[in-house]
Amino acid sequence: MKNRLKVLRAERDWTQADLANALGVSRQTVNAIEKGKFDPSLPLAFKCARLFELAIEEIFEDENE
Amino acid sequence: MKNRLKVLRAERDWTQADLANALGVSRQTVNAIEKGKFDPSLPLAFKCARLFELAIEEIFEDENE
DNA sequence: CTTAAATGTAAAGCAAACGTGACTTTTAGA
DNA sequence: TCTAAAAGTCACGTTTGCTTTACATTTAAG
Repeated sequence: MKNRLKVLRAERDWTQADLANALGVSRQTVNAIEKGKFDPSLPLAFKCARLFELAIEEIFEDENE
Repeated sequence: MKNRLKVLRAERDWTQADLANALGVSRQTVNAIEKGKFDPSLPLAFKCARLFELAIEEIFEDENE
């Protein structure tokens, strides 16, 4: 599962801690998701979508076809 | 997390087992998600979206604002 | 170069997402 | 009504999302 969180963060000049705080998760969780260590839960994906005002599919990309 | 899986299934005359098989999960998992016992993972939500050719937001609805 | 902020990483633990197996209840057709 | 398929549920086990704490590394500004 790839994602554009790092870019979306950069566009807003946000740190991982800033994003984590806005999402209500830990900084390590944001870091792990950005690094592809694991996928976010669906509720967390929805939070990202609302925060960035984008569709989930515009932020996360499933590796499968 | 509400979802329209039961309706989407009914439109296609699919059983829970049919859907489970198409998604690559167990029948109990489909049942539990339909009954709101827990949320699907993001990868599973993507599989649903691809299967029904809909956006994730058109299938699942976050309870939060 | 120094220093602090930002990022990366790791271990231990908990909760939630799934699996399997078995069983009960509901639905629907003959 | 009888029966079989579908749906619902429970117990138990495994995996993964996420937390906390702690520390190492990178980045950037002075």
